[in-house]
Amino acid sequence: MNMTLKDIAEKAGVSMMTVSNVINGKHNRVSAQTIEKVNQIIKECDYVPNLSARSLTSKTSNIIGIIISVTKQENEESYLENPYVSTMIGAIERELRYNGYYTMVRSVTQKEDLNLLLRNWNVNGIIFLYPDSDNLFHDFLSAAPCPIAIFDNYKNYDGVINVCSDDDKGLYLSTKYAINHGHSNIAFVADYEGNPLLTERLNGYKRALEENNIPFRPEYVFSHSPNYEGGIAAGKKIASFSGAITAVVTTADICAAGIIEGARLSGLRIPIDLSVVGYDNLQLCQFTSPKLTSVSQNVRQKALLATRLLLEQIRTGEFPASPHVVMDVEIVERQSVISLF
Amino acid sequence: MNMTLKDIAEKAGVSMMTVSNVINGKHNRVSAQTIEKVNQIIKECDYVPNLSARSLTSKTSNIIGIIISVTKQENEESYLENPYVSTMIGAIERELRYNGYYTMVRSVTQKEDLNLLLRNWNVNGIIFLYPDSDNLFHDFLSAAPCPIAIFDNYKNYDGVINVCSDDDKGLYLSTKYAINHGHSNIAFVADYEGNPLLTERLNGYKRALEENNIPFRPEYVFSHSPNYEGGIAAGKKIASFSGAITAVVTTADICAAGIIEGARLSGLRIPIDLSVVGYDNLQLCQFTSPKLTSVSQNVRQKALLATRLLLEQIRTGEFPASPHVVMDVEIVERQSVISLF
DNA sequence: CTGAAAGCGCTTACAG
DNA sequence: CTGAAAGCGCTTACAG
Repeated sequence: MNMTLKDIAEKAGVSMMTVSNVINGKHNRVSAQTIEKVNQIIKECDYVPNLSARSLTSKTSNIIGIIISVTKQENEESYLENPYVSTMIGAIERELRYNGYYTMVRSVTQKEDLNLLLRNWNVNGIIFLYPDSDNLFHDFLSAAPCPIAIFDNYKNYDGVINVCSDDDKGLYLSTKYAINHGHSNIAFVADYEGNPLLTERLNGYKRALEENNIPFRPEYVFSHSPNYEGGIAAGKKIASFSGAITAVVTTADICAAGIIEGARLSGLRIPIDLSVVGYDNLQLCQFTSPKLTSVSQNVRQKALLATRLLLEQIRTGEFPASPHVVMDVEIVERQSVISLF
Repeated sequence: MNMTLKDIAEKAGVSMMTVSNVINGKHNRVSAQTIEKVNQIIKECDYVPNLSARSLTSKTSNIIGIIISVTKQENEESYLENPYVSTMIGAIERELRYNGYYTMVRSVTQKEDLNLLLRNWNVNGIIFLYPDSDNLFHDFLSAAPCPIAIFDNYKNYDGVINVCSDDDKGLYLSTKYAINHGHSNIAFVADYEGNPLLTERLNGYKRALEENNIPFRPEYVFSHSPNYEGGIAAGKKIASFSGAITAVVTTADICAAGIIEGARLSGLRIPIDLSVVGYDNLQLCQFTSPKLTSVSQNVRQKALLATRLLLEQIRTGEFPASPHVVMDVEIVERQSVISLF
């Protein structure tokens, strides 16, 4: 059977209090000699504290919840077969573990579930994996019943840590990259309406055009979902412009892969007839042919930063001074853009 | 402040015991009338049980640990940027949640960590995400201190649930597929030595050859790691056989993608000069050109089955009658194999 | 069907 | 620097 504090205290000939103080590093309350003795017995007995008991009495659990919000309409499956998710979870778990926290992962379909989890386990903080969560969890985020971190949110709720990417710059960079390679008839693909993040990216696209005195043409904006199917549809439409469009910028690598496919099905050669730029710099950029030039938003760094801000808030009890961070992005050059010069 | 059992009991004018029985569904011990009254008060007060307290007294937590073993030599990062991981975690978490369990994710580098987690939280069961874990956790698995599920393990530890794929059949299918398209000079790529899983796949390859009276040639086995870099190296070597080899079967899609790259760099046209078959049927199969024909092992189904067996063991307290399951595999046809007829 | 008592393994708050 | 007491919010085991 597992040993308890009491057992250790008896073996060491001290009170439970003293053992507790040793374990919790309150070394100013215990003599060096006692510390050593107690620690030795702990090691000998392979004592492990019962965290449920600790949690019960201290009203804190050192558990952080990673919340994956799943609206029921969505295809839960494709939602998760996603390197973004595992990279995020991996980076967050690692940082939490280094800091003595535990990671509870939970998908949530209703806001009630969230409160329940929170109070069930005295969860110390919550990290939302998907920006979409804010529609479902608007109330929750507005109230912020515990430290919360979220990504890519454009509402900047008070009291909620928010780590974003510079989405405007992302599309600015990819559009500029195409322009610098001699393109001026550049399409943009994404159903940005009602989506602040995609709208921000559209703005970056427009900004790059404007800066280079290229008129913005609404007919070059293709409002398809930034996924594979949307990309295929967009690729076909772009091909139907019979050469007028020479480059296309996107908001997702998978969408870019779809565009390549759709354009090819319509007889275009990539990149000779059409240059394509992705977004996210996923591993798949290496597997397409031509290899996909893409915008990289350092996912691991985003996860790390959000986690650190959250832990800081938990430790200090104070909301971070800079809770809204915008991470830089960069373009990763491969072979999907051809120079027209 | 959160309500407690005691508060609810007072409001309802009953004892804590009765409230507890209502909550835990021991309805044979409470009158229907009392149940209704108590349930209503619980709802009114938005009462949520404190699971730390429950865990402390019942010596069980309803927490299941998903263990991602990370040996220090490995590149922890690439290890996780993997759709396999997120698909597994997603499927497992969902099933656990449906059954009232909580999912704790933890990466582990030393076996001590495991025991600690187990005892710290009274974890009910453990699911190992990676088969590699068995080297690191041999002792742990041999002793099985709690219900454990693992994947693709060839040792079949007593008392450990083990869900595998039919690896022999996987390579048998892909090799046969190539044979049926007129190929007889077929290479196999994987550093199978010392790896039971890959050896099993090699056996499937041999079996298909034998069955079709094609001699097995050791020089057609290329012992490279089944990753992108290994694939590139193998692709180059295969190309150096100047046309003698017309097809290659692999044990990973990423490796197949590398082979395509390496062979192309050496001047081969895919699939005209070299047909390629992948393994895992990842999403990337759609993104390569030609699209990759691959062997599919239903990952989600594997995760689900393992989880269900584990929960069964936890509930009944008895080790499942069929703890070692071998899942079927199938070939998914795309465009990376050309017919020689 | 209902409940009073004891206890799970810790920490908090206090006294010395 | 050390410890005795009380209590966290539940469930177990028992009595009625």
